[in-house]
Amino acid sequence: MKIATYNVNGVNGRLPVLLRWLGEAKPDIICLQELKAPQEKFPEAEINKAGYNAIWHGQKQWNGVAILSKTGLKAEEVGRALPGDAEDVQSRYLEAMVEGILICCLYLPNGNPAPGPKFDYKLKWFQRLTNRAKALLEFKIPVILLGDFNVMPTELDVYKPERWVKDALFRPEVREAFHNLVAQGWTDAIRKLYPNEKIYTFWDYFRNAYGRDAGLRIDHFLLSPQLVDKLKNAKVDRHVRGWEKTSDHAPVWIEIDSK
DNA sequence: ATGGCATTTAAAAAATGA
Repeated sequence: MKIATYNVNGVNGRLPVLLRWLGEAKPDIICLQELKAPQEKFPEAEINKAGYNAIWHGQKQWNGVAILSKTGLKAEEVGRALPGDAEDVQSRYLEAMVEGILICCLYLPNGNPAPGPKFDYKLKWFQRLTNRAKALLEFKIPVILLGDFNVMPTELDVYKPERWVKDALFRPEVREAFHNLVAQGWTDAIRKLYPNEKIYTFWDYFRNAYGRDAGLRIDHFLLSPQLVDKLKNAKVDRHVRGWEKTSDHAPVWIEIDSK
């Protein structure tokens, strides 16, 4: 079972890139973030034609998340709101049970500028995610928290750590929040397989960041204990970042032994 | 240090991203 996450940065603007990558990578399950499309503008017909069913939670102009699964797989939505704040209207979280695995697709707030209200919102959102994650672990079922966490967990995950220490993606509070979440009993799948390698999932559009490999690792897979021994492979499809009209993120995937 | 680019909505320019 190949499971991917991809911040597309506009699902309609990137549709050719998304379809091309789906055809090439053929993942079974894909979490998308930053649809930048209202609910009714999601390109469901094209996605279906490519061989996938979709559950999505759109929002006008910003945010938006989706879970795609290959036609024929059993997929059921579990929820589309992160508990803990009834006032929160941003579409950043979606849960679906797919073939016995609880897939939690998330788009954690960016948080810049920090400090400020956006950074406060990020930390609050992170705490709500942490609360939800704790409840999910108690079910003792296979769960994956995956998506754009907007956090570089360690210095190994940033091309120039000293440049980023005051940024909302790398401030100590945010790294600590990520660490606290993982410490509940989650496994960072990429780091489990590649503990010491420089691996990035995002490159800025500016200053030829991709060409210089000035990247960040901010898209993550956190596995519940039931899945850790089934993790077989993981990879960033970084060549996709070099395509025309591409997202600033690259797709990332893992393989889970489904038996 | 700053600004660099790309998306959206909506019809020019602003907000957002990381």
